[in-house]
Amino acid sequence: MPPEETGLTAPSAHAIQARVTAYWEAAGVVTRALETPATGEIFRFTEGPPTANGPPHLGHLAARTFKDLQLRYHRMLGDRVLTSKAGWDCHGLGVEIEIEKRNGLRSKKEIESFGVEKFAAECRASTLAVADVWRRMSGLLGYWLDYDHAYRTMDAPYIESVWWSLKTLFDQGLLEKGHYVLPYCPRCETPLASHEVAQGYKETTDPSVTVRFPVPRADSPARAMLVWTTTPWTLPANLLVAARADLEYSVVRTATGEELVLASAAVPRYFPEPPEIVDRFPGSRLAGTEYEPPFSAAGPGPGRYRVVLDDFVTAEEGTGLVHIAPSFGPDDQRVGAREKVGVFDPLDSRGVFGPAVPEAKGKSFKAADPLLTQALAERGRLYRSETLRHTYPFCWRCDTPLLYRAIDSWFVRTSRFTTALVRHNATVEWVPAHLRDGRFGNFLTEAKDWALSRNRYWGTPLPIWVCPVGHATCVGSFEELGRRAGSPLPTTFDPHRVETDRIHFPCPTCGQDARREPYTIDAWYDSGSAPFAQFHFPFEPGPFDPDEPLDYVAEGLDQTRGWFYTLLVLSTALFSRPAYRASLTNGMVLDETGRKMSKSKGNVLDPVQLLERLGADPIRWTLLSVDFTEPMRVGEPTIQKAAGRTLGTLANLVAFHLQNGRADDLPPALDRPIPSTLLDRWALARLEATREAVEAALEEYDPRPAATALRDLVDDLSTWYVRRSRPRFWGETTTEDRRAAHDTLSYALLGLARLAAPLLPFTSEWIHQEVGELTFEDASSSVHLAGWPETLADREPAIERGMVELRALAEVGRELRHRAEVKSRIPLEEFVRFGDPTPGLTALGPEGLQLLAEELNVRRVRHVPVADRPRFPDEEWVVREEEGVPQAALPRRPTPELKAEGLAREVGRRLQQTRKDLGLQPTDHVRVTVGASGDLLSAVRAGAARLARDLLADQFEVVDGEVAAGPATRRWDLDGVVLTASVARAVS
RNA sequence: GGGCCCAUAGCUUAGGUUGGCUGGAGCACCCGGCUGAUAACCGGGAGGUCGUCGGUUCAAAUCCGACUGGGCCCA
Repeated sequence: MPPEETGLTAPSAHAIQARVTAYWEAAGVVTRALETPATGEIFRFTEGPPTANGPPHLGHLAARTFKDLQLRYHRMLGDRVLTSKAGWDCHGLGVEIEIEKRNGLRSKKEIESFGVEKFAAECRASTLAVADVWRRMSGLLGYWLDYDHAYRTMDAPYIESVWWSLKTLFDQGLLEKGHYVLPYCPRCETPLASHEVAQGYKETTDPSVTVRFPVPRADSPARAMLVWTTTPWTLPANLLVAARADLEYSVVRTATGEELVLASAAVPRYFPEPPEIVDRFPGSRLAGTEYEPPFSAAGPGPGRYRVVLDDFVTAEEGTGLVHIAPSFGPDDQRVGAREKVGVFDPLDSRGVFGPAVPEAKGKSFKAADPLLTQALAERGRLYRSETLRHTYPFCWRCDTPLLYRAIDSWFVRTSRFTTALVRHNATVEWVPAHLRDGRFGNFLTEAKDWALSRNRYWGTPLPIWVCPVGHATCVGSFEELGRRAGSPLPTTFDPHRVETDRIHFPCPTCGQDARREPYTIDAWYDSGSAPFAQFHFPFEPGPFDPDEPLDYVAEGLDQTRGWFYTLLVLSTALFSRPAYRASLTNGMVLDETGRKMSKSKGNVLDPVQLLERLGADPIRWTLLSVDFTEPMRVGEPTIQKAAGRTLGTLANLVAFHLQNGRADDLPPALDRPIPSTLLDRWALARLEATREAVEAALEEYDPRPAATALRDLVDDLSTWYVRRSRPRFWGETTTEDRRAAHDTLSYALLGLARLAAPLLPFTSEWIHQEVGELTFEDASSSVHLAGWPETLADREPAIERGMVELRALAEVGRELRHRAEVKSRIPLEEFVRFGDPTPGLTALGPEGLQLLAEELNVRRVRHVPVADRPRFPDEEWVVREEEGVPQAALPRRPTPELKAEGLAREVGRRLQQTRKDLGLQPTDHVRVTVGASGDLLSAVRAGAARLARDLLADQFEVVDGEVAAGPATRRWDLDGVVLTASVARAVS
């Protein structure tokens, strides 16, 4: 029979997972577990919808492990989890870009000629293509959600809820149109929100040019101003130069006699040799100075091409004279609007120069940089041209450099309720705690208005219709839209752009024809709506409660600016409450050397493959064993190391127990045993202590202490309980004691399985089924339906503390044996401890000392006064002293009787090995003949009765000399003495 | 340039809130035991200026400050 079937060897995590998964699938365990009970406390949860167009990466396993363990814990508590629905984030640029690539589309014009309807249809189809991979990954991980009823942000009811929320904001005046400078992706031809920009900063090299702005007026203090910029492409749109009133400026005369003005603080950067300074004056004197613009594209206009004053100017970079192009920067826009100089934007929607700038016509903005710089040089305007390495924002979806430009857009006026955001955030229990007032809190206090509209196709359409006069009407439901349009919408209405764009209606204010604003909205708004929109709130009854935040959310650190943020903004604006009570955030997952995983480095670990190869529990355990709040280094070796120890020991512990239990045909103890021995009381107390620790940790949403507590229990059971109970398991004590040990261990393992169920769903199920002698058949017998134990046993604080002391003392004893060079199988007379028994040892009583004696293989443990030290001379005793004070002592040599006993035991071990080598079962009886001489012979004779019993020998013969050589005869050399034996199976 | 976080043995980490007993543990390493948990189990050993410098204190891994290195975020 293969070892695995006998239960002799512990199965691998992989094998456990296969067996458990087959059971769960066949018995329908997942379905049963996901049924929401009718009563019980409510645990509010929402799955953060992953973008349904990208495959999962390792970081997703981390967040899912932390989400799953809370869900499992609360299900075991009997709570009503609202809700376990999975969800998919279906809209947005990511999907659109994928479809553009697939069809070779390069611009919005090409999308329109391709057909918006067809384009949207492809987007819709593609979103769910990767959903299968996600489902598969979650199945392998054991992340239990209801995937059959997943919410999708592209479904009509979901969109209707989003519309409802937008109208709610609109009615409060929190959704408004504005013309502002926004980060803009010229490839996607749409503005982006600040949290999207935040994802795409990259190091890059840009030009850094300093340009002469000639001053023609003779009475001015200089002939030319030096102006610095890293965006030469904005120079054709220059309308003003800004200086700072209280900054000192210098006029410098160069070797060629040229007179240049720049901030005094900038002079050393431009002139390494101190130049001739013609004049110094405050910036205020420059106000109104007229100059010749670098290009003539913008043409004349009121108030243009003069110096204005503003406080945003500094001299830390550049020249202290800042070029202002009101279309291309937030400060530029503000200054331009204040000075009423109008705007000039020579770029089309793709960021390409039009005919107004002949030098760069037909070139995209970045490509125009060298051309424009060249043109300036040819006209003698270029003073200096360098390059600069700095961070610059790129489109997080398509990697195109962004530009800041003034554009019409709809905004959520987040800045109007910053105080409420901060107040609500203050109530959140963040893990790790510092995020609350640190990174996330800081971000909130600076919250900017949320640029919501996107000039795109595949997204929730902005439900705002505007008439020629400019009256805006926000529509909050399909019913309202049908009513305004004069006929109800069809039941098959698809609110996406093509159908919605066709609908127009008379403006409720002036009666003129109102058309929809041609925008979609930021997909982050969709996902932030998940708590209510997944239930089609407020159109259908459902479990969503506007007054109640989610109890728990968990995602990666990157989501602080993403989902965690939009959830909070929407819950605050719509429901005037926080979005969640507790939020757990995990750090990035790095490879084993600490590098980011990226395709270009080839160090990406595919989560599905990893799960298939190693099994989920080792990966889960690894994620729970490292500090998940910081960047985590995870590689295959890390997982095997982190998991191998605890999970391996646990599996072996179970295998050991099963083997013993089956050999003696003992049933598991399902009810709490009443312990009669110290060791059993201790084991049960440790079990209860672990239960308390795991529960406390999970209640605080910090799973680390839970993992630590479980690891310690496994360790205690393996290295102390089982180790010290071995003779009991071999039936060397009484039948009752054998039974008590079995009961205690089975009960402890079953308890452990339940405590570990939220963290290690597969291993715990395997233990529960195997140790509980269940059959991997019945759904209701799953550990995940077993309920969380309220109490498992009694705590025994005195015994728990005392045992720690006892084990420390055992270490001292082993060290002494080591020093005395007496093998632990040879019994010694006594272990002497100096001083009075400590309270801890006293609490353990004589049973404790007996345990210690057995562990050290000594006849007795004795306490003696410290003053008796002289009675233990170093020639006969090994003594441990600390700072001259004796602690403990052990005889250097065994007595002859004890030595004989040790020899007999040594013989016993050889014979046991022989039994095993012969393939005998532990229950098979044998006939034995042993040959020995001298001390060994007398030792074997003296121990014959015991040897015969241990070996199940019906016949045990001892001969002087050697047993005749034969096929069943074995021969050993024990420190120079020959031992021979023949062992044969007894014919019963 | 600003903010938040991290730094304990080669690796993964406990402890840090509440300063105080020799800073625990696992992996790997060396030595050994066991050989009916055996591709397992157990013991012993070596390995730490607790990132650096300074401060507070009778006493600092722990509290404070600066610096160095790393991560994330913002500008």
